[in-house]
Amino acid sequence: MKVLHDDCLTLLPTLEEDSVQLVYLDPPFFTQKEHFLRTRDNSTEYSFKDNWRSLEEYLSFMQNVLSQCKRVLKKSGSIFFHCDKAAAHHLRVLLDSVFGSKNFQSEIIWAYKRWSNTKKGLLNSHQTIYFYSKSADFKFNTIYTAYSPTTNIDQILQARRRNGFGKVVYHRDEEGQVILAKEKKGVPFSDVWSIPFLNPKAKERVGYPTQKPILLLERIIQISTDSGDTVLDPFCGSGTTLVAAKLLGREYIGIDSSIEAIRLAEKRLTEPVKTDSQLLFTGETSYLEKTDYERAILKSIDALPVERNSGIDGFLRSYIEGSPVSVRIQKQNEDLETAKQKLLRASQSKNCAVMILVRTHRTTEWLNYAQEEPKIMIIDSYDLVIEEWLERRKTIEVTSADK
Amino acid sequence: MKVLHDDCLTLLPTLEEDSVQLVYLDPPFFTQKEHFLRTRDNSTEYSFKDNWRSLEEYLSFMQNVLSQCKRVLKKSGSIFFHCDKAAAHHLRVLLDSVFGSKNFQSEIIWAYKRWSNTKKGLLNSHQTIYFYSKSADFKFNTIYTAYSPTTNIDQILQARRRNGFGKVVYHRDEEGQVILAKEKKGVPFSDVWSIPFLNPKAKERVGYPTQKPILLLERIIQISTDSGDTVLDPFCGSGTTLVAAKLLGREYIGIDSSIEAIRLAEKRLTEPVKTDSQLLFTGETSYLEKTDYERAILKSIDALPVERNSGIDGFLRSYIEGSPVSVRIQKQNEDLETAKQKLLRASQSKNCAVMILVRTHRTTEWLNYAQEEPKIMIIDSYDLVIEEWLERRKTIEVTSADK
DNA sequence: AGGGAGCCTGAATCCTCAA
DNA sequence: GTTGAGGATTCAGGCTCCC
Repeated sequence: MKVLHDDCLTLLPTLEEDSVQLVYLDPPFFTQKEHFLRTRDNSTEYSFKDNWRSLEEYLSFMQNVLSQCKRVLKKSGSIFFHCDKAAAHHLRVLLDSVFGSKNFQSEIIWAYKRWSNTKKGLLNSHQTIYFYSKSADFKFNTIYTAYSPTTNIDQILQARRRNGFGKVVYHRDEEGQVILAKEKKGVPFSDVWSIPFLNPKAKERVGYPTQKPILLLERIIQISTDSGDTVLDPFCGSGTTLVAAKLLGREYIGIDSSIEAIRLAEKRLTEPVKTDSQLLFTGETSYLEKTDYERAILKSIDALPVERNSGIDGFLRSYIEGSPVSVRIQKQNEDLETAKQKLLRASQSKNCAVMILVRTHRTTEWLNYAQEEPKIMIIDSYDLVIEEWLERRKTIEVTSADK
Repeated sequence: MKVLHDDCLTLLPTLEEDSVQLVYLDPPFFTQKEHFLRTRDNSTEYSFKDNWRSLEEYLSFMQNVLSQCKRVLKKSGSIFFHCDKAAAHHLRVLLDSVFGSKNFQSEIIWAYKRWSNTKKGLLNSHQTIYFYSKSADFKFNTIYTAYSPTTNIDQILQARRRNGFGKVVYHRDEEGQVILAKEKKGVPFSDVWSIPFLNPKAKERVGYPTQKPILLLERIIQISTDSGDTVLDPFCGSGTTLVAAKLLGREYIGIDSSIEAIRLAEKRLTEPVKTDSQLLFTGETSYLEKTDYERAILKSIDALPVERNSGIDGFLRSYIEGSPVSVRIQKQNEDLETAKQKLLRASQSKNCAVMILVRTHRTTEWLNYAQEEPKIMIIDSYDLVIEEWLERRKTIEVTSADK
């Protein structure tokens, strides 16, 4: 339970051999720049340098760190090495050479959505964590997750076997009764982790650059240690790893070369703050407010769906007359006038020159809104057109039959 | 447009320099087997040196391949290298040395869900594709996706600027009116792609275990080439890349050292109709058959897409008057009469009481087919309705301005 | 030409105001 | 007071532009 201030190459050799269950490393990524960030109240600026004379210098430094990490690790211990695209491949070559390629366990992909930028090409939205063990006999706690909603309950509960043709079928006894499968715990964790990026507005943020979400560290600690085990973070920064370790009842050792970081980590440890991600808590689907039907209509007019707005369902991708075009789909149990008013009100502040209202059923057939309100275009949904055509056809048939 | 049979190191030098826009590499399995055998028996019997030597051989072979790929690539061209995770880091080091690390564009993560196994540790559920360009001036078509559901529309639509204190605020004019941002088309694609593995049924039909999902290749081809460009796959296997290229209107060159693979690829290419409908007629994987636009229209009228029928694009899920309803969407460069004839002919044997023809552009406005042919319902596409509404609006404005 | 300052972007939060 | 809809804010990365 200590937070130590010095270069980790100085301090690591002072730690006892075979004493640590988990090493988590979040070193500089070889971005070749200095990272700054201010606290929300603007009082303090934290920074760290990630400038190196060459890749060789960087790798040689990391090699020394890794050798020390291996020394202090218990035989059943593991190392999780956090890196990004800048040097991930070189670092994995290094890890292979220090820990042995046979001790490679996983390439964990931390995938997240984040605000975009103007990069040509694909938006970067993942970082890599290499998971190596010290030996084949490493500690690992399998965590099970819920089955995906598309898995049906029979698949989970019923035993299966191959029938005469080699096809897998549900197992039943002679009387046709279902045979239950062995107890199942869920789906084991995969190596692709979708964890929200620590949002700029999150209270969990302490103003230290490159801060990682506590949730990410909790997961690493849970799969590789038991309570009472020791966790080491040689580049602890603001101390996220230590906070996670403390919350989970693990011992911890943190090292950082910046005294500001150490002070911040110590402060966080006395009063740890973990905010629950609203998104993670409620799930992304809770933000989705449209039916499949509405989405299909939006897609077929190449409109972008928009959530969190009760008046507007989407926007056309292209502007008309220099301004955006809002789209609303008439809801069930909503008459056209109401739909129109909602669309108008919501679009008011958006400077729309034209609005599109998709009529899905006919409640006020006699009105001709297109004339009345020249900014609103009313389109009949395909369904409505088909329905009315069929009705008209029936009438015609009846009429001709009458003759 | 050729499929060549020989070792790619023999054939690549015969290809013209600066002639190819995209190289997709999915290297052969035999080297992987070697690698897997070593990791599977998990013994330390194999000395590091032995393994290193075979790895070196492999890398030296790949280095030659990559040099040739670079030679045949146009200056604006790109290479997508699909890696086996066991050697991904070594291959990226190689790619760095051949193409230059400054031409590294993305590490694409292909993430998928998979049935769990009993492996200790995390479930592998991703593969890596490295994306390098030949120069800084590479071709790239950005694909835009929907905004996150947590995003509110103000930040998309409103322009922002810095106020006196350097803080970013929404831009407003003197009267406090919102100032619009430039037109936005959505969020650019990220480097983490969730694409399901091939549907097991489809897999069964082709019998090619290493086959990649067609959607994956389609996406790669779309972001890095335009129609008419040439795609090269030096390890083409069953030819999925070539089929995708052909159906997207790209030229293609495929190479494989296995004569069985070449024969299969050639067969798929000469009769893509049959083979691919077999491959793809298993529900959601029908990505190549229809344009997104057509699929969206079919979905919004709740119609099931039909693959590879030159007259019919889909059927309504529900029958009308006891018989199926065929749907056709008027193609670009096709006049309504032609569309109608094709639909009629294709529907003849299907006993349709009603047919739906979606008009997407107006070539023969004066005709009223609904009267003439009571079995065919003609629906104007949303796009067409919008377009004509805007034109009418313009006319009205001009007229009122005249007054 | 090269380096640094500043701009643009949107995810997910916080905050405000109205009902 | 309570709720919640929707407006406002922050951050980092890659770009462009300017000196």
